[in-house]
Amino acid sequence: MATIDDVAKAAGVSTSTVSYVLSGKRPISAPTRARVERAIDKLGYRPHAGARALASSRTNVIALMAPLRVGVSVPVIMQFVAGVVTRARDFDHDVLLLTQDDVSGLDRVTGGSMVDALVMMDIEADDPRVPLVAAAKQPTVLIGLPQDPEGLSCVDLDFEAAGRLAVRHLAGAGHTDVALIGSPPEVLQRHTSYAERLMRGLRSQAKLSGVTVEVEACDSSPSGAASAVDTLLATAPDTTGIIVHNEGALPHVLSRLAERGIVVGTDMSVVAVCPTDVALSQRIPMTSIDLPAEGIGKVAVDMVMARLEGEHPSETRLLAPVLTERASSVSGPSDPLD
Amino acid sequence: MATIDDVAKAAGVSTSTVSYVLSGKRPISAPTRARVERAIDKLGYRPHAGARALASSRTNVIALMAPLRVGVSVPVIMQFVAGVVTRARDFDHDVLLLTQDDVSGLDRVTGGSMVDALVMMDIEADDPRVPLVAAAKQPTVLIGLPQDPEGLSCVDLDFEAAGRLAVRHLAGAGHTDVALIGSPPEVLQRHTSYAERLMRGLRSQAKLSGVTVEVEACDSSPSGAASAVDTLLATAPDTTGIIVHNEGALPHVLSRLAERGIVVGTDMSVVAVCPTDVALSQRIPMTSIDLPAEGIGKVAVDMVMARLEGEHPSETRLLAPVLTERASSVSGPSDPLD
DNA sequence: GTGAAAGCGCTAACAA
DNA sequence: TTGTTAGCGCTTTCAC
Repeated sequence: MATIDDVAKAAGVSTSTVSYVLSGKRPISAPTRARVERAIDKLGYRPHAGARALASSRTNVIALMAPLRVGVSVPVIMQFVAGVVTRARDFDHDVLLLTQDDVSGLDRVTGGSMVDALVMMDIEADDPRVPLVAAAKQPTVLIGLPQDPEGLSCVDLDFEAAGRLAVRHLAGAGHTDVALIGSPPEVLQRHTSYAERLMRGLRSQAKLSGVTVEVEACDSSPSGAASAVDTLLATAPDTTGIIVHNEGALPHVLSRLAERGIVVGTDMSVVAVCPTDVALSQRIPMTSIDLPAEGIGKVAVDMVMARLEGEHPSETRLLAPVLTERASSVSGPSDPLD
Repeated sequence: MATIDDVAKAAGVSTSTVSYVLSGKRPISAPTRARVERAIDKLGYRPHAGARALASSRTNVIALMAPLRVGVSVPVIMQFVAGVVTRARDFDHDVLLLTQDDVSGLDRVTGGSMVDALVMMDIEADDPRVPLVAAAKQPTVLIGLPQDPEGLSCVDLDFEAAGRLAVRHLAGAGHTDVALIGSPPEVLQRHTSYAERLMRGLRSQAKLSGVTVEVEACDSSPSGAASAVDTLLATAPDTTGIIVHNEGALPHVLSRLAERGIVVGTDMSVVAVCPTDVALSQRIPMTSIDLPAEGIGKVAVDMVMARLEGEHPSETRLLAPVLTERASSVSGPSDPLD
């Protein structure tokens, strides 16, 4: 491998000039720049990442701590990941992938200066990783919202507002008995931030709108979804509006309703909280509140990069939910979206 | 951040002693080791990854080039990824995630010495990435099988044998007209290695077993699956055995068959090629040839690490397919698995 | 607009 | 069993 000195020699300039041509941190005359660039091409020179990191304290790598966990929808995770990786490249950064079960990895990558910044997904209310990264020297953005962010930046869909919006939509359509078919029990037991926030919004709006709301946890399997539906209709037989916040279970919930002869969009209004592509690939187009997973991933990178550059203070960004009506819900007289 | 010199000073030893305590590359007396370790703990010392990489030409990072592509099943990809990440940690390595659309990334990470080795997924017959990594100094393992591996190691399920096995199973059960519902058109157009190999095995065994085999590409959407089923039954109405090699489409294929009043396991035998958990989460337990995605990911890491350590020559490992009979296929008189 | 040179924090000869 | 020290390849002051 050619080194920067080889390039300097070949171009007849000093090492620092080559370095500055590469970084653009000081003006270089056109002819010099041309000679250096020619030499770089000719030698196929690539700066050594480790050397660069050592000298500059910058790695051009960000860590992404992503869950590979039971109960979360893998395709949705991947949308977040895709957003993060893509946007990171826009900032000339690569992505080091950490998995949830590897909490010691946080120490390793931060303490060892392997990365310039971190993005963490699947945040729990009382997440043990938060104090760890809060103490690190690298800026971190959480996708999700812990009880106490300890000064870290956060970004997520405003699930509380989404819960309210969903109930408002159903109540506006005349439903008085609504229900949530929510995350798997494991997710709830972990006090995963989004699940709890959605429920909070749901309940507060239900009170305001004067509707009842029944909550069912729901495994993502066909049988789990079936039994959630069955239990729900046994416990609260008057339910006419369902909010489904479980991408994996959604198709099975719809199947079970169909099996029971319940026509979605007529007998039962269903609102899904999920990425739009998921909402559209069901047996009938779903009224849904979009979970813009890829977009959130991108915003997370934007935020972390902003903190890396200037002295941006940390902030929390909750994206406003957008509900799109489709075939799965009936629009009532006083629908607030009209 | 404390440096190795700080530790040495605190422990009253030389830098190299600390280094050797860390690496274990030379014997250290118990008391010395204890003093060094105490100092490390007290100072919260973490070796600087960049400095280490510069001095040792080892990064303890491997690159994983994973597809985020249309037509491939995201959950299955993630199983590969999980296998790679998990096993990499066993070798004290982290994983840098590259996406397919980022071919220049190969140059960047290899030329810049950002990684010790690479694992590449979703290999096409004539994959442009292969010559690139073949020229790199880092060892690479391909998950999949290009036309010409150019000296690189490969690992995958033996899809050709899987094709043969599936046909043998169906022919043995007395079926004379079988069909493949395969990958999406995009995957075929890319000449993705696994799709082509499965078809090759299918066709050769069909000839041997004296059965006909119809092939349908199949989009993973509900409507794509429905039309694949419809087209198939229009073109080859005598079909009584179907092999499905498309995780995303599988549930929709089964739904369509059900809609048409065709009872899987009785009127129609269906063999799936997919991970076992996918086979088991269908409406009926599927006879399947397991795609051990996570296992393949692990083997890929084992292979790449072997090449990194000793002077292991490169090799190709094709894992023998295993067919497990479940409810979706009838077992015939001369079934070779009896 | 350009160059010289002092580190960045480690590893691994080489020496003792 | 331990210490000394020369780099690894870059960035960035300082000097011109």
